[in-house]
Amino acid sequence: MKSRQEPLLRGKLKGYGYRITQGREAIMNVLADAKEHLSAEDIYIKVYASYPAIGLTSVYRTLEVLVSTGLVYKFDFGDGRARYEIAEGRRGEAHHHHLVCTGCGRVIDYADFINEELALLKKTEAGLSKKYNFTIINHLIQFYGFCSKCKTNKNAK
Amino acid sequence: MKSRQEPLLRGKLKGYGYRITQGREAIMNVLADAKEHLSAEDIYIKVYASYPAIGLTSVYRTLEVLVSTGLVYKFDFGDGRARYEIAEGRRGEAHHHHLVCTGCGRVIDYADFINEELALLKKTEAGLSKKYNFTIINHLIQFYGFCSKCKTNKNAK
DNA sequence: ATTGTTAATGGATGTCATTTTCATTTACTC
DNA sequence: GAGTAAATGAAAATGACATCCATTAACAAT
Ligand SMILES: [Mn+2]
Ligand SMILES: [Mn+2]
Ligand SMILES: [Zn+2]
Ligand SMILES: [Zn+2]
Repeated sequence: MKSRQEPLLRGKLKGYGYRITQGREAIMNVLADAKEHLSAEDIYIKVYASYPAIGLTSVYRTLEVLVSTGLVYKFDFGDGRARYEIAEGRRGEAHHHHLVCTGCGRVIDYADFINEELALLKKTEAGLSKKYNFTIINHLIQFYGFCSKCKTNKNAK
Repeated sequence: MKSRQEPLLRGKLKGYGYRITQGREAIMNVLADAKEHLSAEDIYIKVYASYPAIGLTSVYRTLEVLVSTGLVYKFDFGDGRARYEIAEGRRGEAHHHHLVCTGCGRVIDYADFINEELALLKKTEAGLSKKYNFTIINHLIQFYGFCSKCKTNKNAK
């Protein structure tokens, strides 16, 4: 299965002067199809299945390129390794933020209240840009706490 | 100079069943007086000056305790090491969020719009708690972009 | 299609923040 | 003051990620 936004990614990368390599295409496809928040090694393993010439080093380098061009987001959910997620979601999924369980590490995507959040962020960005002469490129919102499972285990203990 | 919130910290730690040790006190004092966002090694160096028996391992362990009890916040600003900040600010400083420059790594504290942000966060938290059965303990908001210096350098280039 | 240029690559190796291990010490209880 | 379990420091291990460098592949110009 070929992912639909591949041409978008290719076009954007070319626009930045980057070459389209087999490894980069494979990585982009894995990210486009991913349902979870993948680590560099996760991506390496998935790409390796269909393109065993891939090297972990190139995965890191490609991810850096994709993040720097804004095609991919990089997150720290506190488990000691970076996690990656395609920016323009598969099948036009909406922008979302995250709930992070500090008990088990589970990460929940949410898009509830996202419009209010984005409206406030926009307003805040405008104010902060002016006051601090700071150009805002993007934002990060995460909530930390305990998921249903960990909440229960806690009470049980 | 002894910091004012020291007794608060001591009381809270004891409440969690932790012992008050010389190292922990020294670390708490450094954090209480800090004006920047310190790394574990930064803290180690500062503590070492007045308490050379301290070990870096204990700094890490104490920070873990302080973070888990909510006395200290742990941040990832993207420079490859964790940064720490006392939760109840020196001299009752207000809760704040961060602007992170991806050019030079500078981190700016801001409290502008914080009330609107916190109001929305509270509302969002209520909705998310119910929908996902998730107990929210705290939140993270950061803006990424270019500070005034890096903006200029970029144009110059 | 062939060639030339240079970005991109993979594997080996290095780095460095953080964790683990373990014998010793210290904070707190009685 | 003695008992005990938590806390500690130093050394060693871990692991994510970066760097190095000789080789390869993408792409543009023939
Ligand atoms: Mn997500
Ligand atoms: Mn701060
Ligand atoms: Zn959980
Ligand atoms: Zn900057």
